[in-house]
Amino acid sequence: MTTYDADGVTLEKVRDYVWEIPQEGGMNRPARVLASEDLLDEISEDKTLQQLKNATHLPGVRKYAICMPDGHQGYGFPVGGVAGIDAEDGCISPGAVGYDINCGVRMMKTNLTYADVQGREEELVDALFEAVPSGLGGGGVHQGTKGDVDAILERGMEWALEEGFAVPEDLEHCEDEGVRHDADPDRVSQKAKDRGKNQIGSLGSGNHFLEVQRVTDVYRDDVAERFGLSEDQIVVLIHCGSRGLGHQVCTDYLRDIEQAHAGLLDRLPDKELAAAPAGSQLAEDYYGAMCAAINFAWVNRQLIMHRTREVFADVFDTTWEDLEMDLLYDVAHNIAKKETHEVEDGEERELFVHRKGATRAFPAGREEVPPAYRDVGQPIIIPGSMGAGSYVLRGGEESLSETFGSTAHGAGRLMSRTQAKQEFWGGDVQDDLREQSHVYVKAQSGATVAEEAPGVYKDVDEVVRVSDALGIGDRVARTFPVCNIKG
DNA sequence: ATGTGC
Repeated sequence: MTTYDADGVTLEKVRDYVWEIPQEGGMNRPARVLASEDLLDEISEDKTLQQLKNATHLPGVRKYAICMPDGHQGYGFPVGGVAGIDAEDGCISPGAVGYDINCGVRMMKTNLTYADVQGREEELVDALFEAVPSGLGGGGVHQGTKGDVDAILERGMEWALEEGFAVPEDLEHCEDEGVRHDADPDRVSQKAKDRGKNQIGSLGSGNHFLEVQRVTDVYRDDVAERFGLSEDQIVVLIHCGSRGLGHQVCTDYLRDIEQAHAGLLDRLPDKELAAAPAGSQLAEDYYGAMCAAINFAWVNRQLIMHRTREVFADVFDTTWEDLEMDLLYDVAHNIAKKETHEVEDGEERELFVHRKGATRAFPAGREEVPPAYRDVGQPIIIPGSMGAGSYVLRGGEESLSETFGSTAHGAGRLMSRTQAKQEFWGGDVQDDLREQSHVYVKAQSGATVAEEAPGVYKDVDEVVRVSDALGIGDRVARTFPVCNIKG
């Protein structure tokens, strides 16, 4: 048997790109890493594998905890981690969802081609930077009232539709149709609501961005045609989350769960994995609050998209409808959701599927896939770095049996933000991108550009190649940046 | 990720 020895953890090769950490000690199940050997070399450099092992200690974890090819260490649980945990006798863990609840990405199409924007990149990036709020702190597209925040938390993109920030087709092209009906705004603290009130429609900082891109490659003609994608087409990618509101929800419930379920915590190998037992009051409360934060993030991305449509209409002196600026799809990267899956003994169970830095990747036929894509599989959007472009995939046939219907979410960091700032200088990164790749970057902070330099990320091509080879997410098209705004 | 911290 082929094995891979990382520091303190031995993995057994199951087949190409599938590695297993066998069950031992307090593990309730084995763990699996889906990666090439090159990616595994990177994954094994930080605490990812230990965190993945730790996750299998959570009560009710089913089949195996999984690390995606873009995995790296996170708070308690890997970013790029997936755990399907029994919703009846298991638990729910905020650390396995992440601080930025429903951090995610949407792609909007246009009928413009690269030739239409060439020579106008500067004008476009300036107009977008001016119109779309970004950076740390407050200021959003819409200054919300207390009532707005409650309505957003309760109804998600249905609120945006009522307020004229969306058209019905936007909701039809969003995961969960842009609303989690399990949301309970009363379970979100006033502090979280106050933080969110003036951040409705704002990018934030860190790896969040808005990017105008051109489609460079199409790999599956039939699926690309169904998605409305073709070479040289201009598209817009929006990557952001639930800002301070989601962060506060995570903080609030981590503290409460640590205190109320100290007994369970004592049996876990890492305090950061704090979990509420299924059926407990805090499990219900956290789920309701998390779903509300999910709704907030969808509205956030919707309002940024709405503003982007206005900018394009202005710059190109027409209407967004004439530019056919339609939403391809919006996918969540940091969520937990009740879903029914076949587990290890062939039984169908309701699970809290935790996807932290992982994308739902449902294939054709699955009822949660919206009618527009039910017969081809859902679109999956995987952003790469500023220098590497991004991918559109579609849900693969193997995802339901291998990954609870999930795949990767991005390139994955190679180094810390602190290290990145020592290696790169923002202005140089911007100059290099413009001169070598014709990519126009505008940011609130040079430090953010350094932290997000292309060199701090893993090879997104390799991540997507593994997803495609495993059949969990099939490569459809590749894009490359034209201009990018960020915090 | 984040009014970047208990």
